[in-house]
Amino acid sequence: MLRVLVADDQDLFRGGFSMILNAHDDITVVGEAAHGAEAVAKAVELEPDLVLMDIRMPGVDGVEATAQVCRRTDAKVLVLTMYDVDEYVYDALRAGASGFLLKDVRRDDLVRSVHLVAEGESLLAPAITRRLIAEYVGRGQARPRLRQRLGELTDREMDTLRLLARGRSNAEIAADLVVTEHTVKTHVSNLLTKLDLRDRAQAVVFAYESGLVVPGDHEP
Amino acid sequence: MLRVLVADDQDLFRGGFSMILNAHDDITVVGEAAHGAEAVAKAVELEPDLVLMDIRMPGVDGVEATAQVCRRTDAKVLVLTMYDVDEYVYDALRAGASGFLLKDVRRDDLVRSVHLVAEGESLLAPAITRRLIAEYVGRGQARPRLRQRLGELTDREMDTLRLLARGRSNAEIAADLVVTEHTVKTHVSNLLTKLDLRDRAQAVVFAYESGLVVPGDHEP
DNA sequence: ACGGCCATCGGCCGGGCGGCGGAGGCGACC
DNA sequence: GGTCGCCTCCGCCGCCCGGCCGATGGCCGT
Repeated sequence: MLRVLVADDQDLFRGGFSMILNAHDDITVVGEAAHGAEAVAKAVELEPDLVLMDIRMPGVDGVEATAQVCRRTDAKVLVLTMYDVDEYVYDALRAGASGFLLKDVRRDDLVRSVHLVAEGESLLAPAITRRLIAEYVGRGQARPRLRQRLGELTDREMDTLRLLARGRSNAEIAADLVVTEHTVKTHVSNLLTKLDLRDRAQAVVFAYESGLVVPGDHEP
Repeated sequence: MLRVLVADDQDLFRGGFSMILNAHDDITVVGEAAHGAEAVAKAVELEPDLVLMDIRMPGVDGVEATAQVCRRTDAKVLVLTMYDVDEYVYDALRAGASGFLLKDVRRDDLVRSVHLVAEGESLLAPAITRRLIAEYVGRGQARPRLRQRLGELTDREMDTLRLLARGRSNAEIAADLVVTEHTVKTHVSNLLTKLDLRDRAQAVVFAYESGLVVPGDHEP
């Protein structure tokens, strides 16, 4: 028997979801919550298999509540939202949500989704999947064109760009490369010209967009 | 009427999918292909709205065929596979596939998926979604600490940082925000202090590392 | 041997950038 | 009503940055 907790600040939705789910023999709605804090508290208390979580709630919002639930219980979290896509989606996924559905989901889809998520699968509304895929493959599209331009740079200019892309000053780069600051300035100037950039800030942007440096490989 | 091309090297599947799809009034299977090369040729010739593509085929495989179809036609590609998850999935997505389903998909799911993909949505089998999310979330580990510091910024400082992170100069930012360049300099100065950064180049680095901006959402 | 590319250095200079002090208006909160 | 934070704007100043002209030596290919 699947034990489910429903968290939504709107009574209408809360009741609707509960009824839909309770109509199935293998699902039991063990509790309801009207805001994030209550959702976390009841999740800890009732230990449901799954929490159906609205993303927009007063006080502690769905994202924070999702993070709390994932950290403090074994429950899966299936997030619901009215609006098709906003940044909360990605925050919720990072917080540990296993699924993301729009509230216009069909009843049988909702039920099937609950089963799937409870079994450990993940699932996203199609519109959200599209975004996620776009972002995922996006990393391999604009790159080649930019990466190609990187080929025009000499070895030393590449070294300079790599350090520049980590926020180092000319003096620091000079120290790292064991050359004069003037030499660094020459390299910087040349690479800016070759890549058709205006200043070092744009060079940093280029470094990230081209994939030369990747968010995360930035050690202190 | 949705025009569909079915590409699968196994006659049994090809016929089965065609029958299932043809059973619906608004779907027509306009052709079948037994291998990648034939799939591409028929896609170009028949101009279907959607190609149902098996990933494993002799000769030109589904990934290469997907890339060709996406480049040479306007057809969407919905990829099918027997095995739950392998690296082909990601290659297919990069090649331009709009969806990815396992062959154990239920009939009504298949039909609904065909409709969704034809309408421009994307969709993945739950098991694949889980992997994709896991990979996506994996990139966001060191982030929370940095993202937290973003909270210290005021709205205006955030606006400034976003523009700054795209390589804009103070004057350009001022024009975008409709304020004086001096005001922009104030915001820049304040956000540098709050985030403990030295110059705008480091601010760009911070913007990428914190996830405020993501490589790829950078339109020309 | 010659020209070309690269890396390294020098000097000069204009301008964008960033820090500092100050100030007025505005809404929120106590 | 007072205080505080935010946004907005002003002036000044030091400095890093980036462009420009030039020079040296080393390594390549023809």
